[in-house]
Amino acid sequence: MSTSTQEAEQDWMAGDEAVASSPRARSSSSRYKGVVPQPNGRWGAQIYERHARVWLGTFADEAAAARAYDVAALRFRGRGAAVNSPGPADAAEMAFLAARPKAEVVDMLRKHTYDDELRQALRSGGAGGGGGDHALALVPRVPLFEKAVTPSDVGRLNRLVVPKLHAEKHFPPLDEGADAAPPVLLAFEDVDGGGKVWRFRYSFWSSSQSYVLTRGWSRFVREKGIIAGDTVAFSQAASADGEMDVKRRMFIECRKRKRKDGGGDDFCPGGGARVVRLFGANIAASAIGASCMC
DNA sequence: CAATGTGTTGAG
DNA sequence: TCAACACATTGG
Repeated sequence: MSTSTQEAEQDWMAGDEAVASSPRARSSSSRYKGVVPQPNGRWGAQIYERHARVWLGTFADEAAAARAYDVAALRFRGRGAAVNSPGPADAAEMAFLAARPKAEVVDMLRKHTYDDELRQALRSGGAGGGGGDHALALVPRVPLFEKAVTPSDVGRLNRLVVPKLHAEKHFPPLDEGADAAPPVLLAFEDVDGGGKVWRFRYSFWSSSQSYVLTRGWSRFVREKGIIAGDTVAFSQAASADGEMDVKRRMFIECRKRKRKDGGGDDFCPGGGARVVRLFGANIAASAIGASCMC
């Protein structure tokens, strides 16, 4: 629907009852929640969060603005949020929303690209028809921690140093004492890679007193083209309603830093950072903080 | 200049 | 929390 997008403002223009002179907009108030009239006859959408207004953009169609508000409300306040267009909660859409940062959702609304992105995600994840359809893009997840990879993380050491605090808080406990302790493996699925599974060995190096992801890491680095300065962000799967439990799947994303040029094998629409996502299992329980905008 | 989005206030 | 309203800021 958002395809045709803007430029439908002829409705109110066509009539001769035109606003004409007065800068005062039309019907002062909108019958929709979160919708506010704009001076030019269009409609703005906004939602409040923590005493602050979050602008959701302007729309030619009052109903479109209302829809934008609804989407934001669902993302910010969850399923039970009061919305303009009530109805049975769409699980898929809720998952789609939960899987994205609020800022991203807001951005999509402001750019009027939300519907397109939702459809695309739904399509790639739901309909496919072959084997294990993952719909990874729809898996709700909450952030755990991230790290900007250092030169050594992507160098010959073939390992990623996991910040101690985060490792101990979010990764399964390691038996440092046991000599012949069985290696701990963490399985991850690559969201961008169509659900490909990666496995990393997770261990503690007493020599450097650091937690590390070893076997499998270098391969990942190579195939993903990760370089120093990129950021790997870990997150954990959670149910759409925020409920969290033990042994939930875990994700990892790699935000690539802007490349100078040269190889040029990947493109960054909008000049931003592309994201490589993975998620895995075998993760011990951990409390997860509330999601945040940033 | 027109459109957008923030400052800000007052009501609920 | 929320919307009304003014107006500063953007953007073409």
